Amino acid sequence: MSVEANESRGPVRRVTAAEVAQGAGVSRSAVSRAFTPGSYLDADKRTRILKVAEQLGYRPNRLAAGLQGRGRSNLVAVLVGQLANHFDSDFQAILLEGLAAMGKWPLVILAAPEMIEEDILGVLGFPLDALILRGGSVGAPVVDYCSKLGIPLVVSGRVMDLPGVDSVCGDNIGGAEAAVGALIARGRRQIGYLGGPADLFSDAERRAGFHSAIAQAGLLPAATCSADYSFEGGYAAVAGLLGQAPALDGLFCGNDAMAMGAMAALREIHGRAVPEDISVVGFDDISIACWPGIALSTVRNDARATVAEILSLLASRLAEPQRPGRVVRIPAPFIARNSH
Amino acid sequence: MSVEANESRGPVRRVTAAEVAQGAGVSRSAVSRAFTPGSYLDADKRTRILKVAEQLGYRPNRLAAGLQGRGRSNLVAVLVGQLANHFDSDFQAILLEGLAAMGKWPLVILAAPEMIEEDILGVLGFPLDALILRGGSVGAPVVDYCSKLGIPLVVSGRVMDLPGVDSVCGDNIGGAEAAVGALIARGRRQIGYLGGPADLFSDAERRAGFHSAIAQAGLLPAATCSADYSFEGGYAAVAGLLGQAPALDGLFCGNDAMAMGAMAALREIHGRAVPEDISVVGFDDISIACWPGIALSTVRNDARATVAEILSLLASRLAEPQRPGRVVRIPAPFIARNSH
DNA sequence: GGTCTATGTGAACACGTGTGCAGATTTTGC
DNA sequence: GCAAAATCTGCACACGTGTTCACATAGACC
Repeated sequence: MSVEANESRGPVRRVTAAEVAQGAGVSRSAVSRAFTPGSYLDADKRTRILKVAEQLGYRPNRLAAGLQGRGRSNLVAVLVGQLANHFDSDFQAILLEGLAAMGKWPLVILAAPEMIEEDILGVLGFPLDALILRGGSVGAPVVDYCSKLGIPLVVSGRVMDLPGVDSVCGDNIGGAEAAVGALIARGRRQIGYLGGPADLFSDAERRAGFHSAIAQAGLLPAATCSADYSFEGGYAAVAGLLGQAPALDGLFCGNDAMAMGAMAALREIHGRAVPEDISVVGFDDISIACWPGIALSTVRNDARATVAEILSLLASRLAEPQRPGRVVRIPAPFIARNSH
Repeated sequence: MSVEANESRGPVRRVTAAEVAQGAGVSRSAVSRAFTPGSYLDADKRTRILKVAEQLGYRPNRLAAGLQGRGRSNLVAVLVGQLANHFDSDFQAILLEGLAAMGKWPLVILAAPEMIEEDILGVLGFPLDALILRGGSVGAPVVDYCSKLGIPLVVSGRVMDLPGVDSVCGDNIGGAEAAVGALIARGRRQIGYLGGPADLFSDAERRAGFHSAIAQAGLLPAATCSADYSFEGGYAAVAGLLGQAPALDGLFCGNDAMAMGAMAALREIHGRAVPEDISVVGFDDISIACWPGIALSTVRNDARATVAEILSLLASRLAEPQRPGRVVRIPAPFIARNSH
């Protein structure tokens, strides 16, 4: 039987509960009960069943079990952006850990730029416990289908103010204001903003926070530009910023990688000492930021707190599907190190 | 009906094919056919069905479909290590992309240190197309169950020479030899090795390559020690290495993060100029290695080539389940930058 | 016009599970 | 010892799909 199955084409057929039942001389129900905590089953019979199951290599088929009654699949789709973004890879690890602790299985979908909507909709064929949106961008059809399919949608890193959609987002504005405040407290007056891609939610809020803090202090922005949130983007952008404001003495960057690139360019190409001649501040507090030699002053985008909120919102949504959507903001404190 | 379902407790019930059939005035078979490419179905009827399906928010349930006949779930479990390891997060992105291109859905399991075997076995309840082992460690029960369940097992980053198991691994020995060769070609004669955790496969092979190249050149190892493959570990290990060999002039590190930590410590604490006083070489060629200001000489652990082999082996295994296990080695060339 | 091929159709089946239910047995409490 | 409660058991059902099969219809060819 087993030998025969292994020689066939297509998926190898798994051992079924019926085969275990035959081997142990019990009913198939008894096999099911042996794998269902809290079921009534004679202890000796249970031992016999588990032994045969292990010999035959039987495990209940989660697909079949998930189909039945009011069970949950426990599958959670997570749409992530480019993991080359260091904040996102740190974030994902914490999220995966949290989901595992909840007994959820994460289906991770990488939102590549060329990915079309139909590819994303494809995952909705699984009866997901939730869709967590961390990266990429989704349009109305995905939101609509989630609603119709009863799949909870939790958004991270931006706010999607729609009925039944939950969002968790760092306080970008407050964090940016704190960062610029620290530059001003250092006596910096020619302060620039090196931003991320202009179409991103995070950039819009961090840029707004920059402008608000500058205005609050009665200053004008010395220089602004956009790059792609990468080290290389930050490195290359410094020339343009210095062209706009040769006397630039403070730079707030929309994320840490760009801040590191900018620091490198300032030191290596433009002969500026950081922080003596010019202060540089980043955003996110990625794991590299605290490395000696980098010691970047930055704003903490608290991945742990964000994940905790996501999971809390998810649990709450599963318990109460009709609950109104919530928006949770995570404080984004300034972290002082040596770059400013 | 839909309103009623949305008010119930537990999972919200999805729209079924039967409901679409009723709404479109056709049989349930017709609905199934509308979603099965190549099936015979009248075009007008098909249009009507797809319209009703979209209105009701119907998508075929992948769990139910996967249960049926010889279909595949297309689920692939990927066991990953700590993503704080930058090579691993780069690698994962490439792997996810490749799996998506194959039409596979990745179930990503983070192999946390405290994870017990039963947690890993849990994922085998899904009728997986494959289990890809990238991180963590698994014992005999997982390998045994994969075999019995007919789940293909592909290992990456180490060699698991077992029947039916495929492995893809960089040429750690050859890469280490090339790195040490480059140090020797630079005239370095007091050469040390800063290794990773001693129980890891990668460390054992890189260490062996170090010793073999040193012996080949008629030298003795000047200093060796082990750290935890992190920047901080490398940073802290330098004192011990210099204690063993105060005249150390070349250092081969088991991975890039440790090499970066070592460089920082050499420059900041020990007053050594890199590469003028001492050459430092890493392993893996993570994305940060080429950043200006770091410019690390290293050995390329080719994630793209590795993923390509993994996917190729997987496709081959699915086509031919009884094929003998294969071991594929990926060349690991030396990448010369400015640290040596 | 008759035969063969292609297209179309719905009923019934199978996939592998957990559960409800009726009946049987054992245990507990008075 | 009796009644009630707890435990145990297998049968049959439902879950939501894709496929097979027998039958029906339309089109092409001689």
